[in-house]
Amino acid sequence: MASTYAQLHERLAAAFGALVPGADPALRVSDHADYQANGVMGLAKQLGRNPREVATEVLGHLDIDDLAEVQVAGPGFLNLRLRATFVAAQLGQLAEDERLGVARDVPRRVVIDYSAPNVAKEMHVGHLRSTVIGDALARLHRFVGHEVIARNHVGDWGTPFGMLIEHLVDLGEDRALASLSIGDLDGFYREARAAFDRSEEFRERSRLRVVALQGGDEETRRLWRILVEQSMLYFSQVYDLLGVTLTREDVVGESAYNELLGDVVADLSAAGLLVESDGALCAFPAGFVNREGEPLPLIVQKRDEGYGYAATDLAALRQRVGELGAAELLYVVGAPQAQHFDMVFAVARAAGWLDEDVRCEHVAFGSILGADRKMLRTRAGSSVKLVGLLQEATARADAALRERDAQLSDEQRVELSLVIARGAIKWADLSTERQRDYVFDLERMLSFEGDTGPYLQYAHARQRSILRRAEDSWSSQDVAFALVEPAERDLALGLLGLPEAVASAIGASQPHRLCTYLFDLAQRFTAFYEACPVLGAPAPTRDERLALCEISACTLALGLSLLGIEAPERM
RNA sequence: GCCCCCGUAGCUCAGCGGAUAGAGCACCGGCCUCCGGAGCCGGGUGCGCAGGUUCGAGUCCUGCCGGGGGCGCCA
Repeated sequence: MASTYAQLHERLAAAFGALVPGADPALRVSDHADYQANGVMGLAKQLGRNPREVATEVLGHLDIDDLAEVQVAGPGFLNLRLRATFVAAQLGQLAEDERLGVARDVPRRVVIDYSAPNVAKEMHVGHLRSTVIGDALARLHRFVGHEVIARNHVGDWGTPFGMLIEHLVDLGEDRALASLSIGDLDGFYREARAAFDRSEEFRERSRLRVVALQGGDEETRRLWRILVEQSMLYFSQVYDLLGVTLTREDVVGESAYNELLGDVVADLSAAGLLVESDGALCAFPAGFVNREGEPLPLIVQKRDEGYGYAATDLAALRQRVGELGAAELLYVVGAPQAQHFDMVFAVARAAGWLDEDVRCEHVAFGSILGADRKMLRTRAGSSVKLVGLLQEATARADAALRERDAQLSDEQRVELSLVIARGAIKWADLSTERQRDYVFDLERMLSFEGDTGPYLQYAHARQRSILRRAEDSWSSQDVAFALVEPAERDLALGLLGLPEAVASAIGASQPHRLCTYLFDLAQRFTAFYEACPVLGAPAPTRDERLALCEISACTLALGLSLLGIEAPERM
């Protein structure tokens, strides 16, 4: 089905186009009507004519009577009030449509780089936003028909592995495995670090081990794989707990690009982009300067001939476009990396790996702050572990459920509390404009009131509860939507808005736009619920209202699922 | 020093160049014998400051102020 917005836009665009081909009607949801078209004023300016006059002329070309009533207002706004028949028809189609009006896009291959934890380290809040935002974007793109290639750019390479492997050797494989498998990765890392700081001999072994690892020594590789595999098991557990779609197949760590790094250097060198500077091979993309105002390098190959993360990122980008054929590249990485990605993209363009046809975007996000408005840390100053955060949230959700006495078995409650906890954490993360920092406040995000995950989940559960009570006495077939009450109409218009919310979230890589929509919808439902009795209403009205409940519940559930949040039937 | 991001109501945040800038939380007063109180209604001199572009600026541009971050061999 064509969305309400799309149909209105099509008619308006035709009328505007009759005056100036391609003119944008600038159609928006309106406070003064249902929708408004703002394009007249711009057009009048362009034509050097009076806006009201232009509005009249546009109206002359506008064939929209079957959809909406149009009025010119103010300096030249076109206010549209939708016909009841049109709203009813659209709603009828929604009721039959599993996609709730969201059309499939022309399929694109989209590579989304997100999460990126480090081997032999526990996941902490620093990984939360990348994981949650990336997962939401992946779900959104998949839903509209794109081929998403998720890439978990795990930190599985580099100098720390010398010390980690030597520590593994010192512990003995059995003990090391035992230590790693209980998930105490940080403990393992700390011990390795301590040995490194304490012993000159250990440092020397570590250094040699790095050389062996990079040189492809079989035994060293085997030991390295133990670390990697144990970490992978741990990551999978965390993703399960979080309800994130990432799998083992999505992991393409830094080490995977080793064999490609030589080609990267060769390519850049052939393009004349590499300059030796202080012994390192550097690219100097135009427009970047350092403290002293000198050109800022992107170090491709270090003085010691090793490669840094710039080389890996370049190799990954080159491969994603060249071999994977990506039409779109999204990097869900924190805002502090902005300059790094600007430089990588600039070099990739200069090298001819990236052209205008490929959309390439650093989907940057702000930091998570504590109550003191500084980067969230534990009292001891260490990073807050993701698993601990989830446990704390789950415990609070469990306590809230006990208090609400929703007649749940212990088993149901335990399961639900995790669903609520991750919904709360994800919603808090996704519902603000992602570039901003946000303050992490478990109490607020777990509240059943306000702009929270639990509120949305609860709204859905209540809708399902109403529908359950009517189960045997109602069918969603052939419902006539009269929409007599204003609250019914407001809700209906809200329900018709999902396609634009989804499109907007995808277009701007801003999941929060979908959140804003869903919260608004839930509030419209509350107003409707307050004003319009459902189960007690006389027959035709009852069916209509039940249908509104049904579509509302489906919309909330679908919208939440696109954000990676479950919508339980009861809570 | 240069660059990037942020600055909207007491607090947390929406706001796609358009009309009178909205919501949630908190606070005060009223209401609801109803489908699981996700209650409902009323109560507010808020876009950091100063210029500019525009028919129209919270939104775009410039400068300043405040906060955060980045700036050569960690990733």
